[in-house]
Amino acid sequence: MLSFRYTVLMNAPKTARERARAELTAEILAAARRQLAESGSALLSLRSVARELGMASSAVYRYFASRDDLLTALIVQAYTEIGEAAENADLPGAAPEERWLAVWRAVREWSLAHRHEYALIFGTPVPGYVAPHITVEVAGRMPLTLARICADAKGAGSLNPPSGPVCPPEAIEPAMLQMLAGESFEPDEVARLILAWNRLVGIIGYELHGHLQNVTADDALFFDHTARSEGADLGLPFR
Amino acid sequence: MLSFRYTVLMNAPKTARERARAELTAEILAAARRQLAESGSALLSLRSVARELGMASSAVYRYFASRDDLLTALIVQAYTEIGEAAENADLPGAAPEERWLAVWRAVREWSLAHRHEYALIFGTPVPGYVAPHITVEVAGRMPLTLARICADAKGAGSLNPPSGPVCPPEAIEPAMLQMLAGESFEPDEVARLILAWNRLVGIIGYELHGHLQNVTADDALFFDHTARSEGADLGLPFR
DNA sequence: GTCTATAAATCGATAGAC
DNA sequence: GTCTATCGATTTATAGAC
Repeated sequence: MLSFRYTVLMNAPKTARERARAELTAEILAAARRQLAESGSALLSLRSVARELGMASSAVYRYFASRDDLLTALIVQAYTEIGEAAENADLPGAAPEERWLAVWRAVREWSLAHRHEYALIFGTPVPGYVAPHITVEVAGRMPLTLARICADAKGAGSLNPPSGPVCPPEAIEPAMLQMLAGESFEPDEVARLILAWNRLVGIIGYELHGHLQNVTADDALFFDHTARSEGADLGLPFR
Repeated sequence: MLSFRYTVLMNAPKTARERARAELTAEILAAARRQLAESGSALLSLRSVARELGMASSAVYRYFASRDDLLTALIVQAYTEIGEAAENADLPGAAPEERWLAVWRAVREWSLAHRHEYALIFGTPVPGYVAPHITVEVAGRMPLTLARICADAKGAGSLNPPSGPVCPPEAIEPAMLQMLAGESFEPDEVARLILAWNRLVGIIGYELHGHLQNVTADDALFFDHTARSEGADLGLPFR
């Protein structure tokens, strides 16, 4: 399913030719990434990337067959980075509330430092671009990090969702329940997880897009409160 | 602060000349709106609007000084429509839970039917475009509709937020507290309101952007649950 | 595999005739 | 107030020499 471009980034190239190709591919991707970070996906073009690297625009087509392919690589990279940011911030062994807050903060900080990358994966879809299926696996790393924290808390008996409306089980995709089956979550707990993911992404989007201006006075403080509040809704022992 | 274009849409034109101008302005705006609804803001251009109307591109500049001005008019229109959708769906006199759910559903339905308009006001900002201050007033209509429901519930003594982390008052902008001062909300209640607005926008964004695919099985059902759950978090008597 | 050159479009904005 | 014409720039993508 993965095309050659991606395998070239993941497996060690053998011949000198392959090594050179891998290096240039990485260089193109890095330049594209710089331009994305600076101006956003709408202003990203193969030509401007070629210009920055001092090569002819046509040469880039040997490495990325189209602008969409370049975008896909950037999307995979963004998902990977936010997933790694979440995983690296986690503190296995610490109290679930600490882990929860640490991961939320890490995701926010990555997003604030990479607003265009955030927009690429969570914002309005790039017009004309359709995401290939490659992205689904890597897109799950960040959410799964949060799910793991809840699973650990549940295993320790410290996950106690507050009372409130219970999500009807038919609303959740069976495949989703299956994916989290190892943690033996109830459907309602999965629904709360989904809402927590959505909250994390959504509150950051609000902040990035200026919808909190003249609304909140201290964005970081409000974010921390949001994280705690959402954690409490899931049943984590925030007080 | 309002420029001529907007006043021309709001006040009744007097001379025949003014009437003709108002009609053509409305026609241009309608064509722009059609193109926005079809292809999104990224592919919206003054030239294509002019093409659709069969006029020279330069003629359009007599009505909208720049592409940004046209975008601003569309943004004001979108905020107005979603605000009206919310207000019209409200059922003053009915139980707060019914009103709450009705308004949430109306906002979702408007958004699903107008995804590019939703993206224009809640999605990734259009690159290079900076929103003028005209938009703040009209942007408040939808949120205020929800606030009003809570205020009425509070007045009737049926607003009882569940226990959980309390938002530190310093996190909220004083101007925001001031704006809702008439309802005598506590800072923590204002924080819950902000999160409810964010949830409504965010869960719709998730649905629109495909982040619920393979996650939820029945989007409408999950949305209703979300509305109830968020209403309960605010203290509305959802069971 | 990189280059030049080019095709075939798009766009915002302006000048100036009428 | 609408038109033609134009400036000056952008883009994706391809053809073909080397």
